[in-house]
Amino acid sequence: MSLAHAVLTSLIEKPSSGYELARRFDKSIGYFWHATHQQIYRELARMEEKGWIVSDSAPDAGATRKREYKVLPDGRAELVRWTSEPAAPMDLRDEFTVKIRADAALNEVDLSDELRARIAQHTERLAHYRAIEARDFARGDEMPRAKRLQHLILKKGIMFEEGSIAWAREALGVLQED
Amino acid sequence: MSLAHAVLTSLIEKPSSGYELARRFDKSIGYFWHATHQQIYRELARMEEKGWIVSDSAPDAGATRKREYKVLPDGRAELVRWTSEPAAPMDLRDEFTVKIRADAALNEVDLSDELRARIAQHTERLAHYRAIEARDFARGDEMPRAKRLQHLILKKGIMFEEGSIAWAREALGVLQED
DNA sequence: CAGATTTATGCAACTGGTTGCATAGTTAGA
DNA sequence: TCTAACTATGCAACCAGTTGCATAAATCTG
Repeated sequence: MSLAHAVLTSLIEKPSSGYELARRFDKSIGYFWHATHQQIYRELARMEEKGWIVSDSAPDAGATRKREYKVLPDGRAELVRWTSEPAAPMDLRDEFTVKIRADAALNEVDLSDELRARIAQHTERLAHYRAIEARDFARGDEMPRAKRLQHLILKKGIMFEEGSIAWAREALGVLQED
Repeated sequence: MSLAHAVLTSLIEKPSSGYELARRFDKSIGYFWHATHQQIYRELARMEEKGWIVSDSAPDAGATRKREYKVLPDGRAELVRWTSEPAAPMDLRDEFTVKIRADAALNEVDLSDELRARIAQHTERLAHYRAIEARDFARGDEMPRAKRLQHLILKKGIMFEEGSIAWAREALGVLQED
């Protein structure tokens, strides 16, 4: 499992409340590791119990229950440990691929509309990534290490979307050969 | 959920026992939708209860408990229904990407060994896919629809591995800029 | 032919992920 | 000023996926 470690990473970058974390997961990290607010609150409670993080009423809490979590040395040590240990190979669980195979076995459905919808989806996400790239990583190579690594992550997303679009176009062609 | 539908697809292709299904999931379909034997037996029991499939002592059971499952009309109808309904966008849950981000935040681990290991892994899997392609999809375009769709699935795997290798090489370069 | 491996099925317990709902204060707009 | 939307946290129940174990026949191997 690694939701805990994704949350730790996010908290090291910036101490936050559960709600803020959930929103950040919907944006940046969430493209590569999705999580609902429920999962995040549960994980925060567990990590606090283990002594990896502490919480306190947030500085801007006012009369609300807002809490701010920050990483303790034990949490940082755990993140170093986890990062240094080999990761499981990424499994690509793809429902649509199962559908193509079902289509091959059934021969009575038409997936071309869905393929077109997916091309549109991937194109939109690709444009979004490219916009972030243009805004945050415009300059040549004069970037600190942390920023270069973040750029790498973005490039992974870009390559994935480009690959998905290329494949979907080819698939559309094959479906229309009839 | 779609494990049930992946199993249905596999059973339409060929009526089988749970064990045979589990082995097939370890090979072909399993690259895109992994499942343990436990999940498969449980899913078979559920689907039989719903009337999507029936089982009988397998023809080659002998004195063993081996059962053979086959798809009923209701099961086929359900698979058609599911295939025609839009699929959730593929979420790419990648532990390694989380680690790169952790590295950016921590700045005290070295991921280059793991990157090299992953390049080797992807290269091996790519070679495996290419071997299947050379064996089963060698001829030009004279293939029936079902076979063309299966080739498409294989190509998706090939593109994914190629993309992963290209990205990992670039990442290695970035890590070594220090 | 004894012992190891493979084929074959399944129970039980646990962990991770999802969904629906409840609560409560804050802010923006009709 | 009332109300709708947003910020913020959390419980409870459920479903999916994983792990460890148990069982039992068939087949291979020394």
